Amino acid sequence: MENLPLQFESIFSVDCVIFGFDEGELRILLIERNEEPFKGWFALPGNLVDNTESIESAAERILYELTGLKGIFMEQFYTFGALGRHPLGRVITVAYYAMIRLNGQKDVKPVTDYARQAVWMPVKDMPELAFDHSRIFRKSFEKIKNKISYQPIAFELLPEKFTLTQLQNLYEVILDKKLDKRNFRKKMLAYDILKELDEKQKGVSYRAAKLYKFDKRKYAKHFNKELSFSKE
Amino acid sequence: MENLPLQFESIFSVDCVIFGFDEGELRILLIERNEEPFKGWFALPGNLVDNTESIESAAERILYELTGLKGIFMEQFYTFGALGRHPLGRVITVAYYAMIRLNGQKDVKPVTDYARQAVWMPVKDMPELAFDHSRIFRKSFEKIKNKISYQPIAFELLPEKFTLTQLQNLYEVILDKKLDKRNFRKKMLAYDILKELDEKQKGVSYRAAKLYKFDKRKYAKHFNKELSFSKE
DNA sequence: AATATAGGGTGTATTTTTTACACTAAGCAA
DNA sequence: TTGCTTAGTGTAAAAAATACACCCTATATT
Repeated sequence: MENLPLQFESIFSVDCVIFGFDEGELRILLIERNEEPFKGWFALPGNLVDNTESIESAAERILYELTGLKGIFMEQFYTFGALGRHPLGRVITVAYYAMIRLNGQKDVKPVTDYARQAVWMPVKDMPELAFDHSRIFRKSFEKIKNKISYQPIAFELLPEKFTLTQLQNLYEVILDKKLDKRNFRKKMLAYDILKELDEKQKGVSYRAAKLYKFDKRKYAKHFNKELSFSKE
Repeated sequence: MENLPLQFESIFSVDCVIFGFDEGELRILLIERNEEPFKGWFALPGNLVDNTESIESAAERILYELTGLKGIFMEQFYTFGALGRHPLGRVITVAYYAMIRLNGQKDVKPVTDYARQAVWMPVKDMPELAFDHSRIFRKSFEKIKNKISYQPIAFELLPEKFTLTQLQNLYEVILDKKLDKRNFRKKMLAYDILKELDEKQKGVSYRAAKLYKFDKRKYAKHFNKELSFSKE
């Protein structure tokens, strides 16, 4: 790439929107920045991409460095490159999202000191974020909201074994509306991507619900693709 | 952006997939490259983005330079950044698509000599393209195929006044399957986004069909958005 | 004038999908 | 035993999607 006029050299980065679901709340993974600009602000995990790595692997690396999470498959959803989006100049960012299983608590902590801490922030308590990250988050949220209504992708967020009521709660939180119990169950079961287990919920002080598992094989059959997630 | 280690400086570009529809054929706009690498090959109109312009305006500028087309609204659909995709090194490309009206003929010709010519290539005759552009094209095509099945966006491709049969042909070409005439008409009219005109087709040697117009106001009402297209 | 040709235009019955809606059952706790 | 809380279930109605075939009309041809 010798001889290229300077004005064609740009900086680019990835940002990751990682969704989790815990205690009935949808959360996303934020870091608290430890560097200027926006030192002390919350931001999406993101950083510059090295030009010797693919964008996907950069996304994985950066997510790991900032939060300790490894091996998460992320899906690209949009690229942001407005001129004013970064105070230091033109930075283009490729944004990814993922949904991950967050049994009880998945602890997250930065392995570099670029971030002071990483937190699972409830979506409903989201503060204003650094750079244009609030906007990136909103766009990712629209995306999953839209996607979930025609493709059952939300299992990634639940524990491996879950009840239909838990699943419905998750849908209700994402779509931000009440759903009819009977219709919801009918439809989910009709997708034929759940495996009913011989096991019940434990530790509840009322009638225990049946547990289900998401069945990847059936999913692939019906939706004609792998779940997690096709590489570029 | 001073002091930044060199490995974070990247080159990036935009590529445009422009769909047209003419003589019953779906076409896309290609250029014949006049520079190495891939000199003499067909490619999507695309070029490097200057770091003083937004991605959208770069896309507009580049499309104009290579094809003479101006003021086309394009929608971003994916960003490609695999390591091996450009022989000279890492280039990240943000890909856009648009559908445009191609009455009879819209002539296209490069205004720079970076391209030797621009052509409307029938999709069914597509040659292997430069770089990974064949792949980019395939991805764009999946995208519009998918989108058209839940949102009537194809009007952009037709002349201002069109018959329902023309519209149906277009759908059949994009979806690559036959549709039932009565059901198609019923459904299109039920969308309530067409305005029936007091006018008929001319110059045909059989019973002339009624002409329709796409009605942006009604579209916006039903789909709750503008047609052409939201800015980043 | 008569006829041929080619696409224009229309309705109905059937199936499938979506929606609306309310009670009994089971398990635990007091 | 009773009370509480969530689990689990079916049906009727409406809406949407599908399958399917014939007559109409404008022009061209003889």
